[in-house]
Amino acid sequence: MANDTNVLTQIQAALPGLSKSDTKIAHVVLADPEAATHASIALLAQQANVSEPSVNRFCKRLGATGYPDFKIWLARSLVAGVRYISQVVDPEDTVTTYPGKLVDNTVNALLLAREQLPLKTLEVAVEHLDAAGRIYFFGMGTSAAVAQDAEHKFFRFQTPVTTHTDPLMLRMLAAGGSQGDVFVFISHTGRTEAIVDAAALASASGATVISLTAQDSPLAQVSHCVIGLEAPENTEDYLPMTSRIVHLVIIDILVTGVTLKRGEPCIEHLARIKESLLPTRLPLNRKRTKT
Amino acid sequence: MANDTNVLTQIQAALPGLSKSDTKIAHVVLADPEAATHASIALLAQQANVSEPSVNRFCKRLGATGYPDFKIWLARSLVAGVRYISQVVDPEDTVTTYPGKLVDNTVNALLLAREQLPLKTLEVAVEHLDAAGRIYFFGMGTSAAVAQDAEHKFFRFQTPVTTHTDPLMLRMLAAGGSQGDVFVFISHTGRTEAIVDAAALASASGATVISLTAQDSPLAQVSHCVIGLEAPENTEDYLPMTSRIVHLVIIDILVTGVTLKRGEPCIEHLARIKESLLPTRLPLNRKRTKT
DNA sequence: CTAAATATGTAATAAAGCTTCATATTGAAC
DNA sequence: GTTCAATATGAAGCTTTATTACATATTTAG
Repeated sequence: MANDTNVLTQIQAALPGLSKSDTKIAHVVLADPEAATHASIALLAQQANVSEPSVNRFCKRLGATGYPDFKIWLARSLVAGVRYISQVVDPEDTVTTYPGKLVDNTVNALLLAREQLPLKTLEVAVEHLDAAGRIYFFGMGTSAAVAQDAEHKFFRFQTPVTTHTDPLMLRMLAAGGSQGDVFVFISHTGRTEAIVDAAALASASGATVISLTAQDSPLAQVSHCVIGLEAPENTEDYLPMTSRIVHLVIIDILVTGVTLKRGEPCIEHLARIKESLLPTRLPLNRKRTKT
Repeated sequence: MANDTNVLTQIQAALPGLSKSDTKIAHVVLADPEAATHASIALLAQQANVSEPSVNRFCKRLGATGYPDFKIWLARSLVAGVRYISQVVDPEDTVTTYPGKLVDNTVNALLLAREQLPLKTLEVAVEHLDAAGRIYFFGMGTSAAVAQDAEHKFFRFQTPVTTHTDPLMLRMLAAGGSQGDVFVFISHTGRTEAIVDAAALASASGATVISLTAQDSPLAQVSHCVIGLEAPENTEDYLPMTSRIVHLVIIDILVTGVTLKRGEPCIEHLARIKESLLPTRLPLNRKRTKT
């Protein structure tokens, strides 16, 4: 079976074009995938009111070599209790249910992102960042925190780096960009006007423009290097976004990429920085005296 | 089989006390768990140079009902190619390997956190935050970005909320705290002196102190409500931390908790806020004219 | 309405996994 | 060291499970 796609998603996608028996089987599996992984072919056939060979054929049609193989793939779609299909938090949820759902959704977003990591683009971005004389991060709203995190990480390299959220500051800096400057714009939608305007300005100024945003968005169109991920949109208004988590991991990837590129000296430098923080720390479990 | 623990971890933990045959089987499974999920009991027995019943007994000893059941549990430990065991990025890694590793590690951290979510504590924290007259978030270094994210999310409620990183500001605000104030301290280690001092001050002032930090850390000891998660430490200096991601998801949980608690009017309020952002957005795929 | 194609079920076959029992190995007491 | 008990391992037969081959039913196109 193709190992790049999730079985549950695959079944759901195939559902419309399925035959009568296959539809019945699909429904039983989707209704309780967990149970299906433990059922024998006979039991599943019975639950779906079809014959055993029908179940077998169903599995093969999905790309598995047979029923046991299908069960293995199915099991892999159920991560330690995590449903691979996005779960919506609703008003009926209690403290025992919604925290798990939120974690699940985040994990799902990451797994989805993992499958479509634009490695080539990441490599190019790392090259630009490594060669940069100066790095600017921009993000507004939720992405402001991501930009701040990025600054905090890149600050550890010797390259000057700053973060901004003020649109005017942003325009001025972008307009004054020059070769060797790298502007990184972070925007989930890629449609925040101030960000898109600034990116266009920066691009025109001769600087390199990297963006973490939605593929084919207006921001993507004015960027030299687009790290575009199709994060599942959260339709519910009151559901926090998972995309910023994905963006943060992308930042991790970029930081790691630059670190690996620079090699040993860079790692030593990072170790020194880490050491510099030690005096700000209390020993573990020390009882405090002063208040 | 106990569904709360990962099979690979479980095998690794049991390894020392295993018999000769069981050790051989364990090694074969750990060497390539992926392959093991597809192997028949006969093949696995052959690869480990043991008999088939030995494999069967091995599975049962681990809590499975038999070999097929074991394979299912094993498959669930391998999330869409993600190894459930933390992977260290090393200098030999290339762009084709390290991004996946970083995502995997993040996913693993989240799955680990999911298993040990302190639901009761989260519920209490949500109650405090819901009832708060004023909310303060504090975080330094990497946690500053988490605090900022938290502010951005909680800002959407009607409760006044601020974030600070300045230690002096922090002390002053903490000392001046009063009943109804909720201070949320975010610190991976729980040993940043400035944060611990401030938390102690805030606690003494009559305010409620919630902390997102390591269990049993100095910070935890001076907090009323400790959301403590044992995030796997990243030993490598140049590896970005996964704990901040877990903290962000905890923030999501708290935000969602408060939202659910407040019910319909709150959701309406959030929808209004979301609407207010629309004019800042460009339509999708619009070609830009001005630069 | 008929014929080909497709889908489904029945029954036989093959494969995989499990149990029982015999043998070997280990460990503790003497 | 030797003996005995406890535990571990393997061989063979047995049971369960899955697959294949074939027959029957259903659909679809002409």
